[in-house]
Amino acid sequence: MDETLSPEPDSEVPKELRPEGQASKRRKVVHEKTVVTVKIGTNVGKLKNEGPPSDSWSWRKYGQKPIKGSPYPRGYYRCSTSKGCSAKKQVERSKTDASVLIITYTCNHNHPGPDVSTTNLTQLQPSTEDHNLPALLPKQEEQEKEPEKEQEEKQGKLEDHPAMKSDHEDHFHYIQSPIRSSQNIMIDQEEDPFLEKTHVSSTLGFLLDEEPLSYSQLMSFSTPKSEENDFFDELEELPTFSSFPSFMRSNLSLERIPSVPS
DNA sequence: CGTATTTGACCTGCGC
DNA sequence: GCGCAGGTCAAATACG
Repeated sequence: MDETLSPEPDSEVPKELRPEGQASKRRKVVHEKTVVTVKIGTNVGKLKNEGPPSDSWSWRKYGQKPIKGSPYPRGYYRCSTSKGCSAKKQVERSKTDASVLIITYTCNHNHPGPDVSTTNLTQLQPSTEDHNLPALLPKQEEQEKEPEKEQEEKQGKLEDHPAMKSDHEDHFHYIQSPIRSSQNIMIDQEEDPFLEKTHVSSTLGFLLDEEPLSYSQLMSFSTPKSEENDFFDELEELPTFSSFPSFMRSNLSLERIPSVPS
């Protein structure tokens, strides 16, 4: 993919280390940039999961900025799972399609996922390379690893998910969030717009897997708390939250990824 | 009380 | 060289 990370150790040098630099980042070339396009239902957009739901790591918002060409602001998040982790991500909505979330991941996590059980093993395995190896973007890794499997499982889960309860969770240990299921996630590992296009066209129908997002998280939908929620709140007004399960179901049905049991 | 989020200001990089 | 846009920090505020 890109060897962007070769020359500038910039990411390694947080401004914290810089004496005066307040904002000194290469705006242009970031090392490992992974663009994840998440397609969400318009209603789902209201859910708090649309944006930063794609990882088991905790993200702390450190900024938000309106983007020139886009009516939607972009949120800046930093990994708060680990103190020294320089992983960052930007969450914004597609100007052209409000139902599409564009999540840009920058830098890798230099620590294993917070939740082993929820996180894919792939993530835990690479213990030594995470700090420097760029290709370790969780999402794409897992995706490439077992697309079919995921789809299969997902399918099954999707089918019952709406109705399923903790029972299933028990069985699956880690479940795919219904929301995720209702989204089309496209991962791009480069800043290359062309690549993105290509990838998008492929539209991997499966979700990011490391998202352990379980009911507790889903439940948070109704919780008017997360910034994301807020963030999207202004973006889109979702009238009915109370019917979360219901609408969610509908969403699944409507947006259910075209993950066909190949 | 501690942690996360919000918001404004500041700085850097890029384009013209 | 100037202006614009993007990205990050830091202080204040809100919430758990």
